[in-house]
Amino acid sequence: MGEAMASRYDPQAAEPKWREAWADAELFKAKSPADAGDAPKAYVLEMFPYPSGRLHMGHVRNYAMGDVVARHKKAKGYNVLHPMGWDAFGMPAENAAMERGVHPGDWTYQNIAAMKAQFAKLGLSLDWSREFATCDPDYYGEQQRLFLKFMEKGLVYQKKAKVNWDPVDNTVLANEQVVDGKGWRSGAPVEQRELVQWFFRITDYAEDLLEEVQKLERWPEKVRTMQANWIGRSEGLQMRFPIVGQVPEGQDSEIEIFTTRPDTLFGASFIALSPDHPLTIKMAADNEDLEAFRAECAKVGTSEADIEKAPKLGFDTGMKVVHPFRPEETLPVYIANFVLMGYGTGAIFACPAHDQRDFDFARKYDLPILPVVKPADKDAASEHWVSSGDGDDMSAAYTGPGTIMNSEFLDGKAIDQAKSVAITKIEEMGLGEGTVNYRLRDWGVSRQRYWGCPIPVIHCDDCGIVPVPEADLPVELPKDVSFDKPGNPLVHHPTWKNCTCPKCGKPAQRETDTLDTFNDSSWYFTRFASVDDPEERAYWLPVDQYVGGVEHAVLHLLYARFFTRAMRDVGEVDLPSGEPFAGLFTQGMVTHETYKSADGGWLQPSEIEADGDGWIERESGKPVTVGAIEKMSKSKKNTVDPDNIIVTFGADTARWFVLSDSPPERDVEWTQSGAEGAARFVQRVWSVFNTLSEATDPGASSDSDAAIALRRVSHKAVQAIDTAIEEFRFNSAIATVHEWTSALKKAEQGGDDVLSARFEGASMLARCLTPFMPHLAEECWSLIGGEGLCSAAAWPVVEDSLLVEDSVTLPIQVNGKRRAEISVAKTASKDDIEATALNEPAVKAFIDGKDIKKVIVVPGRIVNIVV
RNA sequence: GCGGGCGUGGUGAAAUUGGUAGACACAGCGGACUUAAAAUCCGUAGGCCCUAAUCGGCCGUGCCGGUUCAAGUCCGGCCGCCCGCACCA
Repeated sequence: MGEAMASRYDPQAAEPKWREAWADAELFKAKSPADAGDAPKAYVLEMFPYPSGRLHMGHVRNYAMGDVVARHKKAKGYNVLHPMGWDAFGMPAENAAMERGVHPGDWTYQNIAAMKAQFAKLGLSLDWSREFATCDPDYYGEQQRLFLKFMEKGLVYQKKAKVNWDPVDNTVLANEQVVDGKGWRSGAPVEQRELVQWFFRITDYAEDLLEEVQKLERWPEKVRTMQANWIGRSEGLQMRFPIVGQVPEGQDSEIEIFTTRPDTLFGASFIALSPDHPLTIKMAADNEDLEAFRAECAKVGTSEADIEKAPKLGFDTGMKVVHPFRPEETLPVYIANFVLMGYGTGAIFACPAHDQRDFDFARKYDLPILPVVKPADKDAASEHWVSSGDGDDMSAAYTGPGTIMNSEFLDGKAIDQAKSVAITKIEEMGLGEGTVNYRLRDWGVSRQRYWGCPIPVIHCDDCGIVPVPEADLPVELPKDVSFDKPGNPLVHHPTWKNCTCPKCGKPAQRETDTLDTFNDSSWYFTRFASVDDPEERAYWLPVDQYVGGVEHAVLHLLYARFFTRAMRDVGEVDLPSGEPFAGLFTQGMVTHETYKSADGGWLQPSEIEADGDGWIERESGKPVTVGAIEKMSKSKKNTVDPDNIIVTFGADTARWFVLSDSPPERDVEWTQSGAEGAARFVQRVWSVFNTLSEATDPGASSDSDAAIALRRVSHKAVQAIDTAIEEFRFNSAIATVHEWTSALKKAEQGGDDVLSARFEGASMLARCLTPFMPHLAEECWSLIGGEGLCSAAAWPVVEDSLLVEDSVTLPIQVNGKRRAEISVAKTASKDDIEATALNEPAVKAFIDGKDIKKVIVVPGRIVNIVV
């Protein structure tokens, strides 16, 4: 029996074939600025992956989105840079080394190879010629050179700082690695330890980072707000309160505080120091009670719930300070657990009447509460104090707007005005100055870890800290390390850290800390732009469209913004604004239902099968509970392996589905039936082209109504898809493709007069499908004899005349309710439309015998008759 | 507590400047083709009421109110959910 003519599209055969064709044509290689001609540039980038070894559906969605943008830009004539690489340093490699005895480097490069093979199957338009991994010595050597340049510029310093210390693993943990006060790996309670750490002066750029982030119009509002809150600017007064009486030798005679409410200075009732304030520590040295109090404060957990419940704790030092405006008055100095050492100066003045925390504290320790702000409206006043007598009647602190009272020279002023008057006065008295305080703190970059970029400095007993000379870079990680001892293998290595001082030649020691891996991802996009050509770097930067998860809204995206500024200021990159990413899109996650077996364990989707309305375990037949729809994760076993999907349906189906159902910024739920639906659609599209492949394009277009109608559908669809892609509304673009395909399918019933319009539509459809389903588009393109490769073809040109209709259908409302529809010429005048509408039988039924009060005619939109 | 976002059918969602609410898809239902199945194609679908059926009517975008000829969209006030930050002075 002869083989029947193929009536189905076979992705398994077609997809590899077309990828090979693209590779042969070097289609996705970015052109150098010199070769680009007049084409504008478009740098499209997705956040590069950590090489865990397996691609997951979240990757597929992320890279599919970037690919839509990159391929669309290419079709629109841009010179596109769309590179890929590996964020390759990090803890999982060391954990693998500890658990399985593999070298972190071997483990990482094996994972890269495995993932690259998976990447290849997705049909992404990537320029692999610029690939690198951040653990390549070439890359981190360059990072070390940048570090030294930053150091020269004064952007790097060392200081003692508190860190999270895991006493079992003997290492510092990042804040994210501390879960409920315990180490995420060891489960041991984390201790606070003081260690000498390296810091970047990101706070030098706080103002600029804050100001500029507001101007990034192509960033999501949410991310801009999160960064602004993280930087946390507040204007206020930094001032000193003189301590009354004799102070012990070597101790400051003043206490410096920061406040945003200098207008309430007359309401001050005490001073509070942080338990970690240097003065507190000094006093505690010879005061057992105070030391015990400090220990008590340290016990309170750091989790949100703990802080919520934590009562206000205080310790009276017996010390007093002088009130600046009322020298005869003194204020007691307390140690209070709610005062943080990490913000401002670690000390505050308290005005209980107008700050809830101060209020709670004052109530507990029976301190005066003196109202100095009179609320603007009576309701607010009565809520906060029962009668206008003395402050004891207050029920809560009043923090709203109002007028200053009980405050001598500030009386009667509005809060803002009072603030500036108070600041000026304190400045005149020489007790302080108006300042701006940021929540943002300098970036601690030291990690006591092996698998990271070594910090390129040498410690010499005589010369102190000496930078490694540029000629000696990169400072490479030693290959022969062991992980059998806890702690940093670089410290345990027998010889690596021994060296000679570049300055004096005496024996010296290398820094054994490595850089936080966020450094690696803070400048990789500049390296993609060019390894060593500053002009090419300047040509590509900034990234025009960056795509990634919102989980990086603060850390990565803030560090990168700092890095490009620092690089600019040391002359490493020509980027005046300092902004690395002109456009940012944060995509949603891929979620999936979760399943639990009768004994409570999680089950994989593949372990269950349908049974009537419910689900049962495939093996045992036991009932399965369907749980919440959650982010795909190994622990909940609700992952779907992209490789399996590609084998079953093809890459195009996977790409299509993750983009089709939800708006890109929202989560999308992976469902088997949804994927099957996408696969069905692939066949449907293919059949449109397969049917045409048996016909010949007559070339000249008929002007029959049916042909023109079909052409209108096609041209409007191209237009709609174009804008939808530009606005990141991929789900809308996909809906349009569905409608368009149905119209082409229907046209198969038409006669020869629509044949040309069908060919035109198909040719346009193939090109519009390319960003989403590039393999299928290519196959379809070849079925209708398209010229060259579809992935290289230009975006279809729309004929404007086909976008506007000759006649329009208008709904007719009577009193705002739709009663009829009329069809009128596009050019019809308002009067004509009104006359036609009033003559419509369905309308007459509602207006007969009534007074027409008004007729609103919005041409092209609607008619509303008011009776 | 502060900041941001969201609330529309059984489900995911459309509706771009106020102008026919529910496009498109998933699941469902009905039908065609088939010996049968798969595959494919076509149709149907917010709720309630009236009717034998058609026709028709009313209600409907979290709740209450407002502006307007017209509100998912704008304004005021509530309720609920999600995300981020959080004793930040």
